Amino acid sequence: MNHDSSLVNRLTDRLIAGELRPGERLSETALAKEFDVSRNTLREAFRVLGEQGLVTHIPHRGVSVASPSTADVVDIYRVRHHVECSVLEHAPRNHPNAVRMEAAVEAAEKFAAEENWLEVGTANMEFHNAVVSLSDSRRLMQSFSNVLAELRLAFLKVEVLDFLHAPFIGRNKEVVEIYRTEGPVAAAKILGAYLGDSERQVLGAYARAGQD
Amino acid sequence: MNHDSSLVNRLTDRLIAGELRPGERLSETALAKEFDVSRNTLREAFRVLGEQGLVTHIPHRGVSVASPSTADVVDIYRVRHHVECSVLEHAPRNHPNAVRMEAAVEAAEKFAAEENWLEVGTANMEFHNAVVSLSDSRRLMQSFSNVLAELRLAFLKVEVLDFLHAPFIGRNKEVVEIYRTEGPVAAAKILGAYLGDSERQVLGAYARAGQD
DNA sequence: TAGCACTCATTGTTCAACAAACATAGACGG
DNA sequence: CCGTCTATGTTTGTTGAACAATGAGTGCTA
Repeated sequence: MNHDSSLVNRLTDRLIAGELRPGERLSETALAKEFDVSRNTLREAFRVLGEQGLVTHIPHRGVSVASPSTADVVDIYRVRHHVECSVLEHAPRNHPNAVRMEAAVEAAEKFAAEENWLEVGTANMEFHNAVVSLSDSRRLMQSFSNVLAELRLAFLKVEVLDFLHAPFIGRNKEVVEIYRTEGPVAAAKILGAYLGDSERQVLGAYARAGQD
Repeated sequence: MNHDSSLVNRLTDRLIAGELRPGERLSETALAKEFDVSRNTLREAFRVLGEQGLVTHIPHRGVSVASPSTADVVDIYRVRHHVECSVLEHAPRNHPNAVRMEAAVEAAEKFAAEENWLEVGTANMEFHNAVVSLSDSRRLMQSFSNVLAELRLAFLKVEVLDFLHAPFIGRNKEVVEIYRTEGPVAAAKILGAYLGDSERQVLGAYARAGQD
């Protein structure tokens, strides 16, 4: 684990950075050599990533980068609705981590001005992780973070990083503002509608890309 | 993985059956010999179980059966509140899987009559998994199932299987009935109160057992 | 008794090997 | 021409042995 958790992190970074494309086959011997670890150590990391949903493992056929289908996208948005909305709705007013949401919005705006869409995507993920952090639940945050990472693979799959995220920066901002001014319940309502729109947009991109 | 997923299952079975006690150290060589697999294969299984929260891994100190602290119990109940209540509240009326809930209640009643408390616990887990299955979300069900398994370890830790589950069979039944008659929203409310009581009871058991 | 060095056991990791499953290409027959 | 079957090569699944690195326990010393 000394190296192992570091290996998992290195693999995760390359996955969500899009260097390993969704659906791409991950050869054990090739990757082991590339990361300068043994096959056995790499396989341990694969099990972790598989459990997190970032990687798909089929017995005797090896692992490949997860390539979410439309069904997966729908499933992921179901999780988002339940988790994000419930957490936000029941969050106390003035939760300390609200500043995390605001910081994420600012970061997204900054990167958007630079047209650095990959970092905009990262800031967007951070925003929604911040929302879930209002639950003060380590497990909820962990599971949710995995699901969001999987969703990023969905974005990478249909290659629409840029215009897909840009319109939603403002809506993130709106959610925080409503949370501040009108409270959690109103903010949760806004967020629910937001997620619905987001889901439609991703599914639209899938349809255009002709993906399943 | 051919053997591996089977190995994970075998380990999981023994964990939630209480044959491996919470906090118990799991020696690699000993367990490998016991399950007749190599150390490397066992370590792969350990990574999966670690990611599921059933096992705790500390670098250079090996893995041990998860031994949830009171903080963990609180965290787990936070997840339960958010997930179970949100799913039930937004479930459609007459969801097909409602029969799963009813079947779980019947099973629990049957085992309770036999005073088979371990199976009562299993039926109780099945009930709550059934609730979450109303979300039609594979990921939500999977994550939630892991959390419930971890909670079972908490029960095992303080050794109060019997009287802890018995009183709640009736409340499971009540939740289904309200769901049938008054609908999801009313049922979710009942369930929320139920979970609050359940949490208090578990934390009480922890306090009595003098556990952290 | 507190600190310290030493020893021993366990984990972390690698390597080489082999069986088993799979994928591919070419031969064969309809 | 097309589908099926077989042979071959590749990849994964799994093992056992080996060694380094870390941690835990022990007994010594002051």
